[in-house]
Amino acid sequence: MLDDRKLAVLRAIVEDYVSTNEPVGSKALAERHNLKVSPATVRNDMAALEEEGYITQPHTSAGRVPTDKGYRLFVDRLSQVKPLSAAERRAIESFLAGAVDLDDVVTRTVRLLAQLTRQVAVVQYPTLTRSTVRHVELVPLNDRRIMFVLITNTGRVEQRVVELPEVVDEARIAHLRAVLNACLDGCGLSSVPELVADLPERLAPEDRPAAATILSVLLETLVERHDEKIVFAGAANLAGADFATGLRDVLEALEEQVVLMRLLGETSDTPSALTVRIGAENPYLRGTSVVATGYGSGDNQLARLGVLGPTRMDYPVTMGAVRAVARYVSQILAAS
Amino acid sequence: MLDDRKLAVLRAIVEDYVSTNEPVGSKALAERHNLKVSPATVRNDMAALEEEGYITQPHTSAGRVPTDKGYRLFVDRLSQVKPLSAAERRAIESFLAGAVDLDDVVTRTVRLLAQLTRQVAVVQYPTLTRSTVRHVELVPLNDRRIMFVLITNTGRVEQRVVELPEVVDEARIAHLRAVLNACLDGCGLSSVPELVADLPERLAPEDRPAAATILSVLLETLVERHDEKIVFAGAANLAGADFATGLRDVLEALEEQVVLMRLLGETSDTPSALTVRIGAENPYLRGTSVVATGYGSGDNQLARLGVLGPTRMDYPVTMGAVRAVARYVSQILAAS
DNA sequence: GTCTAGCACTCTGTGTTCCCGAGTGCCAAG
DNA sequence: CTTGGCACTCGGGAACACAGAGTGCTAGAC
Repeated sequence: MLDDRKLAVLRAIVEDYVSTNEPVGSKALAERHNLKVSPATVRNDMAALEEEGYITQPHTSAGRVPTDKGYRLFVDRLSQVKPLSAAERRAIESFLAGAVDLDDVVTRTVRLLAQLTRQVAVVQYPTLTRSTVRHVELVPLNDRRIMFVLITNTGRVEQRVVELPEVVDEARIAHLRAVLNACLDGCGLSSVPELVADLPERLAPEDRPAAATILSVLLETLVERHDEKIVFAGAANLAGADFATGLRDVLEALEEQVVLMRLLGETSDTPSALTVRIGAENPYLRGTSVVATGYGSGDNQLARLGVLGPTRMDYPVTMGAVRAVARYVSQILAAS
Repeated sequence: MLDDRKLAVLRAIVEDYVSTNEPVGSKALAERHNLKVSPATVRNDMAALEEEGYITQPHTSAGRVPTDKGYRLFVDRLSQVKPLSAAERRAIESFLAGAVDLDDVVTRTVRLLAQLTRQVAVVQYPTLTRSTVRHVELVPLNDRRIMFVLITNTGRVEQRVVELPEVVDEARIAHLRAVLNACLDGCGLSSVPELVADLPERLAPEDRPAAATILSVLLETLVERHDEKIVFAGAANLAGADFATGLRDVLEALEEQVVLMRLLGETSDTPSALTVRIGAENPYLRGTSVVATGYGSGDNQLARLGVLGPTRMDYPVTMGAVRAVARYVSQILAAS
């Protein structure tokens, strides 16, 4: 049905349309890419491609434009991920290496990705549940309140102010801290609920009310903060592009954590793979494309990052940038 | 020069233009606001106002539009800050009261403000230097690295991974922690540099290299993080409005901490006052207006917050919302 | 059978013209 | 000082024509 030349024509159409943002006609196509055939032949192929739904024309007697289905075929079979230049790789490396803490890593990553791709970059904070407890700290604020701080091996710090049910002196807090750390140090966060289940029984009865409150806050922290935090950068890159769904919707989606989460969300069962969702394949924002991947070292996938842009984007370049940034940030996080 | 009726005309022009977004003509003006004079009279007044530079016409034979100078006069002399409704106040209160930590307070505040004003809201994190040290924590990661955590009375937590110049055992770290806390607990951050200046001398010689490294990181944290962190929300509200300077520039400014800082920056010497900067009065973004104020309890101003929008905004309502939110967030922070 | 050249056809986008109406400035009278 | 009257000015929309790009189709060439 689709011979090699027709595929070449589709590839050429996608490439031209992405770079010019104008419907591409048979004549220009036959000239610019040396297809060795005449415009008339190209027209026949185009008619076939349109028949199959890979391209469409905005109106009669205009050039052709790829459909979502056309981009899909292009991404799956007609393009190769384009690696970054050596200079770009060096720039990424040195920029990320300068980060001082987890917040900084994430901020730098998202900005870097936005700049490299000239799209909107989105980065999810490393997931709590897959990391392990490094330390639990209880800091007395006054005699009824303490600050509860949880530090994970990924460098993430979670904090909560806890209102205690009764006055608790410093010694008891120190004791609680010691017990908690002894119990939790090095444990995976996902196993925390089981570990703390029988903890109260191992404490003196007078410690139990306070311990119960603290533990409930701890569990709450794990559940609520699960993987909610997502940041984006590069919104200015939206200004030029025109979206099927309207700029406003895109900006709104970017500020809705839940929507962003779903957009980044993994599809395949191999989280480290590069996923590309094109147009209507996305939930919510049907007029945009999302290129995303998991990051984190090997077996231990921490979270996801990617970029969001118009369906008319340079997929090979974007995919290369996303993949490269994910690798580097994984390295950085593994090292710290 | 400008009698009462001319001022009333200016006020009416601003109000009409803000609500309709169309140049306002003499006839409509005379009708809608009961000025008790004829359109011809209004025209004379308008000519005078234009002469003085308070209004202008986009082209001959169109209605009038306020200039920056006109908005300025309106804000200074012709309008009153519009208080929020009781329902709105209750909503603010309950929404902010649900916050669990400082991050959450800031996030909720900025979203709330964006929603209330239907503009872009900007909130600066509470300044470190004006708060006091609540606790310093050193968490061993391995024998050459520790995580340094600084907790302030405003609930802010700063963290850094510190690479030590030599292997340091837990006991020594515990000792350092105790000394640091004894020295710093309750001190204002601005006085920290002096306080730690002679600290090394009070330590055993073998502790000094590690202590020096940690202290340098502490000082660095104070300096670098000074008041850099700023967040915004409500970018979607930009989609409708049209900016003199172009949407792209505004979005770019929002992602530049430095620019944002300058835009929020205080002008008067009373930081708690509501400041309004209109159009060209702003640095960088000459086509926008910024309504901002400091927040924090009374004498202890922590940082600034505000909104950014087109010069054509409803100043009385916006100012009311900014002021109210600043008050409530100050309360919340003072209580915690 | 596949490719090519030629040709008639169909659109969009652009430029032109025209006209209506909102709004103005000015002037003379109340 | 205010008001009604009046001529004037432009912007913006409607109607129209037109050039140009691109297409589909058909008949002939390889």
